[in-house]
Amino acid sequence: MNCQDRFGSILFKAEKCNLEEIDAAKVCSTYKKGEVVFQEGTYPFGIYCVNTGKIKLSHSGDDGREQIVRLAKPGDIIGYKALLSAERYTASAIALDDSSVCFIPKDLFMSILQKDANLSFEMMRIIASELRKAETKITHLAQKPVRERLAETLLFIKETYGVEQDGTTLNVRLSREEIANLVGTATESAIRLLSEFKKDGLIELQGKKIRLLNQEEITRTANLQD
Amino acid sequence: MNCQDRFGSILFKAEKCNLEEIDAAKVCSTYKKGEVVFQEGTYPFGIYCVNTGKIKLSHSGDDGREQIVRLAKPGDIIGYKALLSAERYTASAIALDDSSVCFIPKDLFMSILQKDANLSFEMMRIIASELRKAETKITHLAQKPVRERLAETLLFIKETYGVEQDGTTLNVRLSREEIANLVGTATESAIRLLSEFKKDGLIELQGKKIRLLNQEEITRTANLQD
DNA sequence: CCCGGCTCTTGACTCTTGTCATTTTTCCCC
DNA sequence: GGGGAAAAATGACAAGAGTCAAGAGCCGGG
Repeated sequence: MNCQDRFGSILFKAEKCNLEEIDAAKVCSTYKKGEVVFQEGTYPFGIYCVNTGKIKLSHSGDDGREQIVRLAKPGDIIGYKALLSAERYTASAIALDDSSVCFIPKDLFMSILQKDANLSFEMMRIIASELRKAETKITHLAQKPVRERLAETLLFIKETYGVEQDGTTLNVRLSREEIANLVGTATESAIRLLSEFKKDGLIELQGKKIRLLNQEEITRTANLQD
Repeated sequence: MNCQDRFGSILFKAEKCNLEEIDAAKVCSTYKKGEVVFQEGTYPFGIYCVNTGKIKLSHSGDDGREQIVRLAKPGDIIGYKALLSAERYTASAIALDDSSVCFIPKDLFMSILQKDANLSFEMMRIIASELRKAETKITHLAQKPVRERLAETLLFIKETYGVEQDGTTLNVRLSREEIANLVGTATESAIRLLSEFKKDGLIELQGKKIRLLNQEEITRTANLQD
């Protein structure tokens, strides 16, 4: 699966001529696990599209603690908010795995967006759906206890990155700190609750591997109803 | 200032012909304080644009507590997320004051959006900026204590609805519960902290009137740095 | 004008969650 | 393979924040 294949599930919505333009101008690079694709506080020069691998997007809070606001997977576009608002990045993008990411220069992307109603329309839908999710997250952060949010986060990770062949092991390695930063809690709290989940037979832990043993019960613990 | 004047600061970006079409199809209605413009869980038939007045958008959480995710003012568009994703509303819109709101039918709006790159582009920018704010809110909810969030919320309300002629009284009447739902905390906590702020000379309280006496200090309390 | 039902306020208490400190484990890199 | 640093786990403690309960104040409707 090469760069072109994967590039921009969304961007395929672009008109024919634009697609070729994009193809010509894009640059694909690879990032090793832990490498920074773009850094909070800097100005954007274009947008990125995840080709292969996994990217986390995180805000760093005042005290240096980070909050992961999004997990990106192949086909996802990242870095569009800063570009669209012509401001600095408010989040950093960091590879969770070795990843391949394509870059499209700002000018090209913006000019196409302004011409191509189809593409703008699709982008709009995507962003609207992100906003929807963000608002739900706000509500849950404000109202749900950490335990429920952790369970929800485990399900979210599964939704996003899927599982390995065994059908239960989450297909991504996250540190406890990263999990905590997804949930929005202290690392120790995340660790403690993971241990509880394990004790209760909901999950199995082997290092950074997490197996969801009893998804029913995890769902119940997450207490979702919207 | 009539409906037409105010209608859709954004929609003015629409092409000329579309503007007339919109003008012809739109319907303006008034809502008394407390009345519902649209209800979480129902399907959208179009979008709304706030003409005059103030509208709150709130998710209701599992336990019935509500989380206010947005405050809309004249010129703002509401109800677009559900429309764009063709799903039910995830939030309810309720008038905080007597308000006038215009409605544009779904089909018209969607067809214009798909044809008019300019409009899609503008919508996209707006939604992207909302998303930006939402993500910052997520980080703050996860990392900041209630005291700081309350201070931040007071400043946010001022930003959104401004102040009265005296230059210090917030130009909106919110119940303590609504303030709490904006901050993401219990009503009692919000009340207690407001009392503290008052004791510390940051604000003055007279019923639902809130005067920001010492904005410097409120900003410091909010502890903003992004 | 007064009653009844709100919202607001305050106090007391509980408990979830965060912080700090320490130990144990893991995992690189030499 | 071993040493060392980072990550994970666990315990003890503190404190922020939520809940419950009771009283005060305010407001609209009869």
